[in-house]
This record gives sequence, structure tokens and C-alpha cells, in this order.
Amino acid sequence: MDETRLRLLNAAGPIFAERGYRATTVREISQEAGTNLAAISYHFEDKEGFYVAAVKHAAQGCMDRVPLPQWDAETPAEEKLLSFVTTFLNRVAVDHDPAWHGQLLMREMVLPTRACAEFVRDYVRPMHGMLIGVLTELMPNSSEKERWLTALSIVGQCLHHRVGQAVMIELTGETAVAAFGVKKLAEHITSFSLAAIQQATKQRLTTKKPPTSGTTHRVDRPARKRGSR
Amino acid sequence: MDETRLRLLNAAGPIFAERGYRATTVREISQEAGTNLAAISYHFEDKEGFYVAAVKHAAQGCMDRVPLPQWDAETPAEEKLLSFVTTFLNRVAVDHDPAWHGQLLMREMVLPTRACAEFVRDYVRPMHGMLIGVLTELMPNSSEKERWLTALSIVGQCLHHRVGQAVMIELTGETAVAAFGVKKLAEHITSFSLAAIQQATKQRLTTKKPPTSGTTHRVDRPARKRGSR
DNA sequence: TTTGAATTCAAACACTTGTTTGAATTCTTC
DNA sequence: GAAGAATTCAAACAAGTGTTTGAATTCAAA
Repeated sequence: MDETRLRLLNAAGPIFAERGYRATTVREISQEAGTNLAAISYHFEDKEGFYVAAVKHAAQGCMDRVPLPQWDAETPAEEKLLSFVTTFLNRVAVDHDPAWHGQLLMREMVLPTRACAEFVRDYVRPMHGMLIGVLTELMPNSSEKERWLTALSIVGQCLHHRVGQAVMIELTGETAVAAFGVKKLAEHITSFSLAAIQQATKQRLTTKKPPTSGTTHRVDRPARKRGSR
Repeated sequence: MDETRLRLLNAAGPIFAERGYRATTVREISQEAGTNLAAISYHFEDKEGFYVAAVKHAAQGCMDRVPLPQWDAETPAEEKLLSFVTTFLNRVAVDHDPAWHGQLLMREMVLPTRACAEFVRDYVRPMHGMLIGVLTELMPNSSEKERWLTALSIVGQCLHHRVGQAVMIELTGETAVAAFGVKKLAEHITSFSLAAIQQATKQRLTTKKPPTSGTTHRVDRPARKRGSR
């Protein structure tokens, strides 16, 4: 029956997310799912195959729950960025149930397993492409590398609200998501990034060589050395 | 002998960092260290106590290798931020050996164990305090919450170069650290953040009360529609 | 209803895990 | 150098792991 498969997958998500792959036992999951122990080996090849399927199942559920935003041609790029960031935060950082989606995907990101390649293909790459598209609109005359760096800055800001959750609680007693809410957080990240983008664009237009004008910003530059291995 | 302790701790770091706590066996570590299996239970209480000691050992080594920057009173805040970011990146993101330091600490951050509290106290809190101090200089008249959000944005950008490493490689074939180098990356993050800070400061000075967003999905500052009209 | 395949189930298997044991060895102190 | 503590060592232990087995049950088509 296909129902057993589904029950197993649904039960697996939260447990894998909380305990991690190694610390989770197939007995625990089968018991939680109300199925027999051997059902996992029967319906999936083995524990690892089962884990991969569970990750894919979680990612799919996450994408269904928080779909990518859709824009018409007239939507200004700034608004696109805001909705993108909001979607991103909702997908990974937010604690409303099922909260384990983001948790599980973050695990996959930090210590990738066999599921990582598919995860990147189905989940990361579309979002990355969408962000690069928005940045291309926002940053006229920018190089590909500049857009890449900017994308990293934006993604890093969003992801940190999931990755740094435990440390945030230990450090300040609560998460920023709980303190500010997704909306406020998304607005901060968006305006923060837009300001940086706009200044960089202005600099690119006025002069070739950005001298980091404004306040005194002196960087000791120890000549040229090339030591990357 | 104290040497056995040290050999175990040094051997434990890379293995714990690569495989994670559960997937690492004490046999593997004792063999790598060239000690007897029972030495771990003898010198440390059990595997978990051993792991906590290994994390602390790694954090200490990391802090010794890349100490916090020290500034005199005349150092401009912008320069402080750059050196802070550089230090941060060097501590967590860089691949020069021993690269496992950052890896292990990131694991502790993502899935905290008993070592997390001490890790935050000895490692995270000093850096956080230092960053908040710099931001206080950079953001006159800012509220504590604004500084907190800004700190999160900066830390998120730095940490992403460790956290997102595996996905970055899967997505683009190489890490940004490898492609740009720490210096360039630190300069990007610093100028990116400085631009956002300066614009926010300017806004704070011009308008006493920032327009609180209503229910409409709009960016802080109403975006200009692109294109000719 | 009959038949054969698909699925479930309890039990057992083969293996790895962290930990303990008690003797052997080394180190420290007088 | 001898006594006693500290440390190392090979071996064994007990518990838990993923997986397999083969019979029992359910399901679906003739």
C-alpha cells in the first residue's frame, strides 16, 4: 500500500530533523509511524535511501507550503527583492509548524549527504536563479561576480536566522524571528541590502575605481601578494 | 601522562569535525591518536565529555591562531569593522589548515550539544560584544534593536561562507573564499554593510520618525518604478 | 471463490557501538 | 630501590544498530 510509504515519510521528517541521520533509529520512526520495522527496508532500499526520500519529501512539502513569489512585468525590482526575502525567511527561518522542514534542509546543507545534489537542483538553484535575476535588474552594469557576492550577502542574512538560532537563544534569550517577526526582518534585510546595492551602483557610475569615499576609511594595503594555493 | 590527553584531543578535532559526533567512533579516534581504546574513558568521563573537551580545545586553538584585533583609540570605526570581519572570516570560513576548527564550531552552532553554552560564553559573546561596540560608534542615535539587526546582518554574511560551503560548491563549483580570497570577501562585506549603515543613519537624521509600515507590502523607502514613462 | 502476487509482521541475525575489567606497566615519592 | 599511585593495555561485555528471514495476512484479478 502506498499509505505506509507516506506514513513513514511523514513520521521521518521531524525525527530526522531533530536528531540527525545517525542518531535516528529506524525503530523509532517505524514506531512513530505505526508501521512494522521491516517496512522501511521493504519500501525503501535501506536507511540511507529512506533518508534521502525523506529529505526530498520535506523539501517538496516546504516548496508547496511556501511557493516562490510570482511577479508581473511591472513589478519593481525592489518589491521583488522584498518578496523574495520574505519567501526565503518563511521557508527556512520561521517556526510555525511544520518547523522541521527548514531544520532538515539546513542539516543537509551543513553536512551534505547523498540527497544534497538533488536538494540543490530542486530547491537551491531555482531560488538562486531568481535572486540573481532580481539583482540583475537592480544592479545595472554590474559584473557577474558582483552579483554573486551580493547574492551571497543576502542569502547569508536570511539563512542566519535559521543557522544561528540556537546560538541566538543562548546569547540573547530569544531569536530575532520571535522578537521581530518575519515581516520586520524581511524589511530590514531588504532595505539593508538595497542601500548597499544602490551605493555600489552609484559608485560604479561615478568612477571606475571605488575609493570608498565618505567617512575616513583607511585600509592598510600590504602591497600585492598572491598566495592562494 | 598529559601527553595522551593532548594526542587524543588533537586527533579528535578533525574527525569530529568531518563526521560529526554520532558518526565518529572512539575506536577511530584512539587509533588515529595512537593510544589505547580505554584511554578515552579513562582521561575523559565518556564519549560526550570527550567531545565537549574536544570542542573547547578546538575553540581555544582557533582563538589562539586568529586572535581578536586590538585597536587604539584613534582607529576609525570603519577600519575596526573591516578588521573584525576579516578576523571573523579567518576564524570560521578559511580553508587553510587546520580548517576543521571552524567546521567543528559550526556543527556546535547548528546542532548544539552540552558544549554550546561554554562555546557561546567563551567564543561568541566576546565577538558579539566587540561588534556591537563598533556598531555603536558607527550608528549614532541608533536603538539597541537596530544595532542588533545590523549585527545579525553582518554575522550572517560572514558565517554563510562556512555554512553554505557545501551548497556553494554543488551550485557553482567552488566556494567564494576560494574564488575571491578572504581579503576581498572581507572588503565586500564591510563596504556592503557600511553602505547600509550610512544610509540608515542618514535617514535617522533627516526623519525623526521612520514611516512605520502598515499592512501593505512595501519596502521601507517607496521604490521608484524602473523604466521610462 | 480461487490464485498468485504484494504487503505486513514477529523474530532473529550479524555487526558495531561505548564502556568496563583486571592485570601489566610506568611513573612518582620517599 | 621499594611502595604505592597513576596509567596503559588487550580482552570481553552489554546494549543497540540496520537488515534479513520466512511465515502470515491482505489485496486484486480471473
